[in-house]
Amino acid sequence: MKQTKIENFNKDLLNWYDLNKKLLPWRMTLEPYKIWISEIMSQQTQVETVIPYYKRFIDKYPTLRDLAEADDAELLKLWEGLGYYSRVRNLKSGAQQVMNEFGGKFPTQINEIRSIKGIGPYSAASISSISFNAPEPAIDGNLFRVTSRLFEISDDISKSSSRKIFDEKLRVIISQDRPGDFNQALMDVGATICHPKSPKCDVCPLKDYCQSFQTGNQENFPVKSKKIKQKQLYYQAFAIKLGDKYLMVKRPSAGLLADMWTFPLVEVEENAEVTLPSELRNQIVKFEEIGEISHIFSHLKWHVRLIVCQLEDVITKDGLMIHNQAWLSEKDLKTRALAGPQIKLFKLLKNN
DNA sequence: TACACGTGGTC
DNA sequence: TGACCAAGTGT
Repeated sequence: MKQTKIENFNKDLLNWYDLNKKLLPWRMTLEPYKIWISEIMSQQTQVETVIPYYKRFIDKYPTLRDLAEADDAELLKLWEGLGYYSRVRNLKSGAQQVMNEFGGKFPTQINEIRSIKGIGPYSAASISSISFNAPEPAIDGNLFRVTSRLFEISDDISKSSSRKIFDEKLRVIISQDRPGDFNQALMDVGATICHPKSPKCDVCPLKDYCQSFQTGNQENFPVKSKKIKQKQLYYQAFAIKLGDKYLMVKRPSAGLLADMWTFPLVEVEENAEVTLPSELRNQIVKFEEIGEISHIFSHLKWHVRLIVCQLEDVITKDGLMIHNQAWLSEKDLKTRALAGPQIKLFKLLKNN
């Protein structure tokens, strides 16, 4: 684009943004700490979902120091239901990193910001542009889509090598005066107008600049190859109650649903006979299968059959203690993060 | 580079 | 119902 066209592009884009921007709680501030939290929460997550989590998070941890000193279990509980739980783990370790390496002051240079755990190229650029006015394109899914349509870029956005192509194109046109608003404006255009399917080109502020609109090829962009099928996994879950407490298991501290609580789970073949956990086999006098839930992850699908067990009358809790297990009442569970499938299992149990 | 990593919404 | 998508990053 010629220089005058670039100026007009920014004028049209930013005028549109000033009139149509989404009012979001993190758009009331430029504090890097708060922008950081909002960016991490927003990764692969719809804005409407994020809003209540963001408010609770800032209420509970108003400063970076509060986050650096946060209790792990409380943090995870606050994140419960948002998904991608390593994000909150990285957030805390990132906060500690800022305390240690940057004297508690959020770094201002993009390469320093990029070095913080959990901050990748997108988030680093977004924070730099919003909080520090750096002309860095923050390329998320929206910008990939909008930019690919603007310039008819056919590089596969699933490949990490394609980012450079988009970055170079955007670097030329990004507003030098309002780079943060430029990024957010393109995101809003992507989210509200330039949809993946049936984009609303008639009301788009960028239609005069959009190559794919002129050729009618909007829906052919972006080019995206990746699609993986979910693997099917089968489990049996055991509801074992003693008084008002359930036997619960804390998952390992790495991997899927790390540190979250579930009923004891046994992975089985599809349609397998009920297989009581070996540690409990002697104490269980009766069991009954009451139903099944399924839960879809990005890369897996769990099929979980729920089996309600009766213990021997004389059993003591101590007799059943195993590593990383605990007897927890409903009240105890209010302070523990529950895995997604576990929420469904409780509902199934209650409805039975 | 390819895959692990959650959840909820849409068509 | 299933496939795809939503403000991606770590390994």
